[in-house]
Amino acid sequence: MLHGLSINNRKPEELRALARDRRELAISKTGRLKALLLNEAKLLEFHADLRIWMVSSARPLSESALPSRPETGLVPLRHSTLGRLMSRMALSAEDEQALISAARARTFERDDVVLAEGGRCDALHMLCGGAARASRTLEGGNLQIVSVFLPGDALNPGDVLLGRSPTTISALTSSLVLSIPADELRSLLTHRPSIVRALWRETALLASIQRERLIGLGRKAAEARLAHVLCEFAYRLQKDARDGDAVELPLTQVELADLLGLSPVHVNRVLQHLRGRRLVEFSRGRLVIWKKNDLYAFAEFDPQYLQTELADDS
Amino acid sequence: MLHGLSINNRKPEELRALARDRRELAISKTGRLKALLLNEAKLLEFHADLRIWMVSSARPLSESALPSRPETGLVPLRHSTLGRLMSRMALSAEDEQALISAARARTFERDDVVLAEGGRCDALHMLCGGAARASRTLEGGNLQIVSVFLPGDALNPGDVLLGRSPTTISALTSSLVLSIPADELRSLLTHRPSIVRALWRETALLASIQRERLIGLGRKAAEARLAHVLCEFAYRLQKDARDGDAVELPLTQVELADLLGLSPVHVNRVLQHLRGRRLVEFSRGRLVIWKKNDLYAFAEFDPQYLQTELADDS
DNA sequence: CGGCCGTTTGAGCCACATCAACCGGGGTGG
DNA sequence: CCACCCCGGTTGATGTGGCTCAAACGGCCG
Repeated sequence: MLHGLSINNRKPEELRALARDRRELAISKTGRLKALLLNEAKLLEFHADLRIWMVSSARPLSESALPSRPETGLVPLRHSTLGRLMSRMALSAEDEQALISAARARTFERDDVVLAEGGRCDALHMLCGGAARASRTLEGGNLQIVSVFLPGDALNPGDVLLGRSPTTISALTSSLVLSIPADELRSLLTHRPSIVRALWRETALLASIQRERLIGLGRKAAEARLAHVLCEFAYRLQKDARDGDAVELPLTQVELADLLGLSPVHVNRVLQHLRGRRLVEFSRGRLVIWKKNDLYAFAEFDPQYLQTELADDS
Repeated sequence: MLHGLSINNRKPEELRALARDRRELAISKTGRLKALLLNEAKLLEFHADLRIWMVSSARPLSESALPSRPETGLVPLRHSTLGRLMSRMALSAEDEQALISAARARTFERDDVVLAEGGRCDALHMLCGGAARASRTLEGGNLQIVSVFLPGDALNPGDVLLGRSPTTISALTSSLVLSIPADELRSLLTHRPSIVRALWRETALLASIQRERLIGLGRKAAEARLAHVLCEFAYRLQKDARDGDAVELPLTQVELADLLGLSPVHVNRVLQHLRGRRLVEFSRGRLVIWKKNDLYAFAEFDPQYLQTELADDS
């Protein structure tokens, strides 16, 4: 796979060619391998897009910098993952460009460590493709997953400010991460207040998610706890999903257990029970919500806390 | 007590007089009532200080504004609670003054609600005296405490940005809260980048604390979980405490239970067990750590995550 | 075909919950 | 000043959700 093949010194065309190879290879394959190849293809294409974007937008800045983000123009990434990342941060075109230009892209394979526990945290990382987790290993060998990151999430918006990484951040699947080294980040932060705001908001959002999980861990039974995270993931992956829609969630039951503070065995049983009640279904990375409303009610899940833009009712 | 007596339209001298009354009254009293009266006296004096500070520093700004915060000069609050709050935020004298001038002070009695769950969150609140908690009540009637706030903490640095209050914030004891309304805050944030930074850092710090608690809830046994929060509180209240020092921690066993996701009965038993091992002692609001190192090790507590200034080793 | 990883199933056990009663101090009301 | 009462803490008995250990299963890949 991508192992060992360097991405950073290749031209966009090469990357696209590699991606095409992956896609062709995928046709003849089946199951997990196929998914893997397609995922890699996506990452490669994304990387190519990124290169093109960085080069093409390096020059014509002052003239294309409309006050609000333009839907047309040189930016070909509006609907790509990078686009989603950026639109969530709600930055001006200028700020976007400054941010992305300072970034270095890197791919990680499953279980690769992006940032080790206890080390100095000298770069801001953002996840563009794949999935990642932040976890802590206790003395007994127990593992607790603290956060699961999906494309568009910042991995350490708070830690980069405090300067230390309190958890290990590692990839759940092949992932693409944009990293901004500390010194470049520093200058971005001093000159671009809206980037500070955006990172502050990311920090607050991450904290919101952790808070909900905390409440679940403290006071909900296993079933509601599990149901809640499934709601959360479904919503984060696809806000407007209808009953019966499926989303890809690259987690095993063991990882769910480490996330929920349960044993894998129990996760399995609870999952079966939820399936039996025809509320949700989750197996080998495929999540289907059958009765969204019932599930939300059962899990006491209110997507409010995941909203990035504030709705302005009452 | 303070119930019903308006604080906001009194002169500093009056407030000081009231505080003196409280202290005198306290002498003849005993136990809890005494503590209560002393606490109120402190709050009143604090309030008086605040008034004086605001008036006296309203004018001579540009001349007294040294680049870094001056140890001398007009500021009489360096060692008061307000001083600690400010020094933690590490703002310049100008920013400090702008922040405090925009604030309105208010006192709350035990169980008074500062900010209700689900409501719009239209002010930034900072705790100057007393203690407070953020909690969520579930449908079953179960309560989970999400955060405990001590003097100097911001109560909702993240929520004020996201615009909604996801938890109920209420006072644990008579407390004094500085509040900055949203519109004043907005203008502070646009004109004073270091205030944004400070609030971002507060958000990150709060998230750190929640993360540690999350790890405990997920994967630690009741005993280590309890030991950990006791370490946390002792450290937050008095970083440099020696073995055997006592600190005041205004929590009941029931509240500890709601914080740790345990039953009150079990908290009691675990507390006894820890006391039996001569590690910690906690009763009626008085916390004593007997063997700091042993306790830290047992709880896997590393104060790193509470550090506000980054140590620059390695 | 064989091995591996993720899932499934079953049996027994333990940490912690629940229920219920009692204690003890200190503040309040008679 | 005494009696009561309320609240926070303490104790015991009993129940159970979720854990552990152990083994089998099934798809996927080599």
